[in-house]
Amino acid sequence: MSYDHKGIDEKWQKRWMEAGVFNAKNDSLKEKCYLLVEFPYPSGAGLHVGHPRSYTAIDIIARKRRMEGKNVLFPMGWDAFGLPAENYAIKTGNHPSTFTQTNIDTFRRQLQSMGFSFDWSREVNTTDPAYYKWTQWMFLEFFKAGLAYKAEIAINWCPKDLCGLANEEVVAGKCERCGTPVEKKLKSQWMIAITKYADRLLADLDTVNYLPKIKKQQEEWIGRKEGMIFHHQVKDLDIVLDSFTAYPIWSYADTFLVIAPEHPVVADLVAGTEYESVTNAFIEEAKAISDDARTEDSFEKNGVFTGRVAIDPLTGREMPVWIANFALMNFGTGIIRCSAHDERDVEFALKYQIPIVEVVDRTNPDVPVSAHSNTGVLKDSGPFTGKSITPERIEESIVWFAAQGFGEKHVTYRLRDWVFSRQRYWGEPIPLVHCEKDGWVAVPVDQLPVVLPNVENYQPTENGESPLANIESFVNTKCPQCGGVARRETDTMPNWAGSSWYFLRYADAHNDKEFASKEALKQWMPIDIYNGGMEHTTLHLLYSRFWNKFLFDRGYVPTSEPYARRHSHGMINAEDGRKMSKSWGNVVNPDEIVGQHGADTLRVYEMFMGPFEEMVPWSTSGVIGVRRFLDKAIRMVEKVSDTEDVAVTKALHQTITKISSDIEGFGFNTAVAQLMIFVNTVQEKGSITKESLMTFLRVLVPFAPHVANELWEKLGGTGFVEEQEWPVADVSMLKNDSIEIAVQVNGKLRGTIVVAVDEVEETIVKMARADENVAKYVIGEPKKTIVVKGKLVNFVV
RNA sequence: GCCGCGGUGGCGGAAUGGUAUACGCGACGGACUCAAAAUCCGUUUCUCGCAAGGGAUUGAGGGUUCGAGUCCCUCCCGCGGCACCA
Repeated sequence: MSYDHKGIDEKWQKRWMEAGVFNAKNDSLKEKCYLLVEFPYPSGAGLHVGHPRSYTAIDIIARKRRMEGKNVLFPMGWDAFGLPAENYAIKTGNHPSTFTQTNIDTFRRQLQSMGFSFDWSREVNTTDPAYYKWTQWMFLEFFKAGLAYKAEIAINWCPKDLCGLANEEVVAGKCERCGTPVEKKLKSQWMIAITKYADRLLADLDTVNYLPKIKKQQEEWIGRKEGMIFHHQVKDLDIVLDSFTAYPIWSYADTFLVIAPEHPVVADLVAGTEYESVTNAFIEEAKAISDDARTEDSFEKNGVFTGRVAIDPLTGREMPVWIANFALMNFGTGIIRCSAHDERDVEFALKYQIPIVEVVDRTNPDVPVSAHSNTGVLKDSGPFTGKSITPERIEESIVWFAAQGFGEKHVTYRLRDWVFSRQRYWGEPIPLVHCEKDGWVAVPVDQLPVVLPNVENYQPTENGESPLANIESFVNTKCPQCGGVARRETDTMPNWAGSSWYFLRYADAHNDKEFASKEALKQWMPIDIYNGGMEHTTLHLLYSRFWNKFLFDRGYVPTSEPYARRHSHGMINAEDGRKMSKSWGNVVNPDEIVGQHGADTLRVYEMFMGPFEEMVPWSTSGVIGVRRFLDKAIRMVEKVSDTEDVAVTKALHQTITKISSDIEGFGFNTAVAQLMIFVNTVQEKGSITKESLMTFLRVLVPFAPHVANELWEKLGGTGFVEEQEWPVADVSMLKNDSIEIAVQVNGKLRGTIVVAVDEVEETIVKMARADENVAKYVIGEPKKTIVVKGKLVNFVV
């Protein structure tokens, strides 16, 4: 017999909504708990089965917390700016906002059909002018603080479509639409100086509870590296070249300098010399190489001599200055001191017959010692000759070199400043105006939001400007400062803008005076648990931490870190093990599962399918198993009786214990297994008391809220199960009178005995030896007897 | 190349150094049924054995331990991150 999932789902969803049971209270005296899942991009394809995985998990925690007496904020919204809506607009001529609104309605309906306990009264939408007004306001804060600046940055450019491309539109170096190889085109863009926060973003990771792999990825992405800058006077020219090295103690081996082709100093080095034309040709060639090609194994290191030498401050050596394609402009200073102790440098030196010097003797006669090992004893190294390389000595060398005026300690980062301009329509307009007299001027706050105007044509313009550049009525404006002729910025913000602060808006979603009141923020921040995909670890997570830190510095938010704890879920793949994709035809639609089996089946199945953090394949037959479990659970109502087997009572308290701890440890799959064990026990024993069953419903409700409430009502419960207290296990019920003990001989299981729980060791050993099968193996006195209380006896013979 | 995580039945997966394979799927046998579905009961790591019981088994090989899926070493495979990064 199968329960009417459709009727039950709708009934309880309607009642929850009407009662507003999941709405957070800003004026509650209860302890707050702010739980957050990443808000989705409302794509045209509708919800993916991956979405409910993390939503269910955090929903389970939210429901448990409410039952534990917390004032829980668990909100939902839409990260709705983005390329697909714009492309749809280009294709159909419809406005992206109508498409987006349709998608949002679909997503909302889908999420509501799964019974998540979101507080829908705080729904946010990044494309709503009432929302992006504040995104623009925050950008102006960055601008006013001097953290937003203009820089010439290369964009992806399709020479056939005459259009700038987002990174995701570049597939294997080619334009996604027409297959033309993508070029780089320099464009003046707004940048935000996230690198100014690099050290704090790194250091403050120690103050938050993130999964270790998340912390590690952020650390690697920030890529802090300590080292030293050396100054090199170029011979015959009034130019000083600054090189960066992370291995300063090895510097006595350095014999030549290498400069990145894009480095502006190159032109000055070769100007008017016989090397100029060769150098320029080399630079042109190097620029044409895509980043993809650079990282291929077959990439050949080559370079040209500039005809210049620079003086090594350490040794006074004349170091030939080369330009080489392996030097990167955006790491360190763009200039490298090269030596025999770097595999890549040696390869280059041998190719161009540049002399090399070693300062640490080889252990392998064929290969110089690598500087990366940072071990060995130095020779020919000035004051460090004869000394071994240790972390202390490295530090000492930096101090000494600096004291001599050779250079200074320097820290470099992998992290780059944030390119904040997009030449796109469907994003927040950057609220700046360019005045011929005053330069870039902020749009006054009382004129925000700068609303996206309606356009006819969503294509980027032929010179790579945003579609907004074609709208004269938008572009032409007056300078807010001098009233003179001015033009609006036509670039829009990246997707990451609106999502960098949405969690703050939830605290006070309808405020039209501020992005959120200080009191509301103080009440809710920081977020207790934030769950999201690993793919957002380096961009969204880092951007939003930075954004929050900036607002914190400006006094607008109460905590330096927005997320006290960050957790992550694994992806759901298709049954065939591949990624779900339209082109593979292996996509599972969550609506179908809800339609066929009900919301609770989808929820419980997604929790049961495997460890929450790991990638798992979808299994249609696994779904059926969960549905069978829920049918069995509902049928327990027929087994209600005045008495129950003690095994049922015990199982109940074990279940309470296990579910409570599993939810806290994100062990949702084993929690579901325990729910199943309980239901199986009741089935086996044939009866359960009403009281026990109603207690069980309180631990079932986070997982299967519709089924739990339906049963609750059938048993005469009032209100919602969610309004009950979270049960506490009776520890005395967890104890058994007797226990089974394993008996091993030489570590091999030979039998089991059942003994009283408080039986003395001597008797247990005696009983173990008396076991018929054990006796066969234990002849005479055992050499040693190991007794593990309550577990086993092991005889060593 | 460096770093991190993982490899357990036919499948998804459980196991604070202490009875490996919980829970689910699938499969097989049975009950109910005119029949099927649903449901219920039973079996199900492999292997030898009528049975009692034995042997093997957590990617491969070593080690520590009374005892290792779990700890250590070497290697193989998969996933993820970083990477001509000075």
